[in-house]
Amino acid sequence: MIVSTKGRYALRVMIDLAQHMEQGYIPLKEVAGRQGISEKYLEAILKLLVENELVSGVRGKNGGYKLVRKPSDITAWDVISVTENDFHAVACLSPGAPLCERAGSCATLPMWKDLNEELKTFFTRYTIEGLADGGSNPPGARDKEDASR
Amino acid sequence: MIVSTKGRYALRVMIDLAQHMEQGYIPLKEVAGRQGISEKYLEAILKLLVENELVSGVRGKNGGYKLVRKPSDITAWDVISVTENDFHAVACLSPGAPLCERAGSCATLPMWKDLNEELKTFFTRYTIEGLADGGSNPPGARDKEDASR
DNA sequence: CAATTTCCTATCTTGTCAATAGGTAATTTG
DNA sequence: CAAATTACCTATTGACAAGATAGGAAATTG
Repeated sequence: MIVSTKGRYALRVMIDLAQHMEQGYIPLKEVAGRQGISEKYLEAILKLLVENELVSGVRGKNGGYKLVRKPSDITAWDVISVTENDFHAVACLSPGAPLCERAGSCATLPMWKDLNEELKTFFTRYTIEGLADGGSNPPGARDKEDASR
Repeated sequence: MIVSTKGRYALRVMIDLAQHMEQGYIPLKEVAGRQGISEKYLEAILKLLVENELVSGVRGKNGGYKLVRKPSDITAWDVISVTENDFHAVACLSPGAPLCERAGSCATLPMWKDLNEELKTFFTRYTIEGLADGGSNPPGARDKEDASR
């Protein structure tokens, strides 16, 4: 599997929060109920999102979670890159990479670098807003509200 | 990691075999030596490639492995899709998928389907021949031998 | 104070990756 | 035929992450 359940859930949570923004802080319980996700597992995911400042949480009555930025300012890449553990094409391209001595003559390295780029641009094309609208905001990105006519 | 060591090694082996085609059957030992890969581990990978009819192997003296098709007829996708265990965007899109009842209203499903397609076309753009030439055969595909000036 | 709700730490199971080990079967060569 | 070569086959190990689950501590509200 390329994108794990964790990443998938995280995206769904972000979309859910976007779709209920007007309600202020939304308790985890609600989101978990709507999305049919284990509350305890969601906790761990929300923790990640909080640490990475995608959502903020407040405790106590009337507490819950809320998006920090506007849904149109959050891309799928923002979410995926935070929740997926090591989302790079190959080990050689990981942050703390041990620096492969074959790199100079590696026939496949350019391809992997390319893949890395392609994945990033792919997910950057999708915003939480676009996803929340049930619509696809990808390539076309047309059929916005009043797209003239 | 998106593509595991197994898939990376498999690609390098295919490229190595392509670069030494004229020598007929090439023993695993040679490839492992050149590529600096554990012989025993390579065995397991070659087994996969043989089972999926990308290479053929014969035993005994002068035996070894050989590509079944021409390097220009083998894409990186052929190799990756055989060696990577579950190379699909998300679990819902796996072959034996348990059929998600949320599929109808899933806000992210179209994106995942898109990703699946994009990955397939990405890797299909690269052939073993192109990779073996040290060259990038991807998008541009220019700077071939006599690209005229 | 009591209820709510996020935060924190720990545990468990399952599966895959990456690698290693030892032996069996086929083929060629002396 | 015997011996060397080389692919095939089965099993095991250690490390690690995913996917959960559990119990309690800390903050906030009424």
